[in-house]
Amino acid sequence: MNGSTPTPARTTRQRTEVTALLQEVNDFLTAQQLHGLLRERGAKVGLTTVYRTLQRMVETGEVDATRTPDGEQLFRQCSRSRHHHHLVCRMCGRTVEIEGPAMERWTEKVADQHGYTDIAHTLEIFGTCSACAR
Amino acid sequence: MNGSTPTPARTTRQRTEVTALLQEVNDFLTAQQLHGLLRERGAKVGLTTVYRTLQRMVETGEVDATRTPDGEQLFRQCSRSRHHHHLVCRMCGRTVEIEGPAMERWTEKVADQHGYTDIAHTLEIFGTCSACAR
DNA sequence: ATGAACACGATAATCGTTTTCATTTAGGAG
DNA sequence: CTCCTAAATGAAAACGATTATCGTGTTCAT
Repeated sequence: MNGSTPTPARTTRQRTEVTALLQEVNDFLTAQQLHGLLRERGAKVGLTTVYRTLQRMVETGEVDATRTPDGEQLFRQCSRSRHHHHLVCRMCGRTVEIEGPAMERWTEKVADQHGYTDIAHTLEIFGTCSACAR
Repeated sequence: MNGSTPTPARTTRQRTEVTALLQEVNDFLTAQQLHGLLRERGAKVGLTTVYRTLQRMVETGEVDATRTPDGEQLFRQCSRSRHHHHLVCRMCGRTVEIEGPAMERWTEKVADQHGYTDIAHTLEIFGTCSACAR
């Protein structure tokens, strides 16, 4: 085609195992937790590769990343590819994907009013889910 | 008096210098940037003390802390004590405090609809301010 | 089947932040 | 004012998550 960055993306055993795990797990986990789960199930994948694979998947939009209040990165494979946010149970980690078109427009409007460009935002909602509240 | 935690809080030269700087600067800066500024103005304060002082001020609510998308901590002394959010320049840290009553209500409504209680949320908007966009 | 580009992974390096611990200091008691 | 002790300081070391290195192993188009 051309000289731009075509992003290869090869199918390797390790990547297959990481993506397989992500499809089963439905919570936000750290790279190290995911690595631990892979080892538990006998998958021989290096921690470095887990990080690199997640990094790549975040860039391609296949995986969402957030951070704990401590600054640790959390990864999760979300069902919708569109931009969205999360409602997370602080007890069990159960996650609901949410969208807020009006809120999105509001952030852009506010940023624009103050002369800021190249806008990005982070929004996470934490609560206690009904099951954990009982 | 008793054995509870009365929170001492002594007045030291170092703490005075840190709080003085925070009152002059009203951008979100990292602990290291603040430490650098202190040294520039000739204040002899150790980096450790800067971290510890900021930590304490965050706990007492005197200072607000956020994180850059990279996970670095940012500190700032905010003018309003009421709940608010920030529009932060990713280049220089210039900050605008913003409120979004409608957005607040929206997060509560969404959380309630999904049966989540005891709601809390984080929202930060990052952009490039007009000066840095130059 | 081949080989060049890509991927793997053990290890070392980064880098922001915290801990350690010996020394200094604030500030109340006498 | 002097003493005393808990609190504070800070240089250096430890930490912990993430990233870079680089020699080896794999993928896959030809």
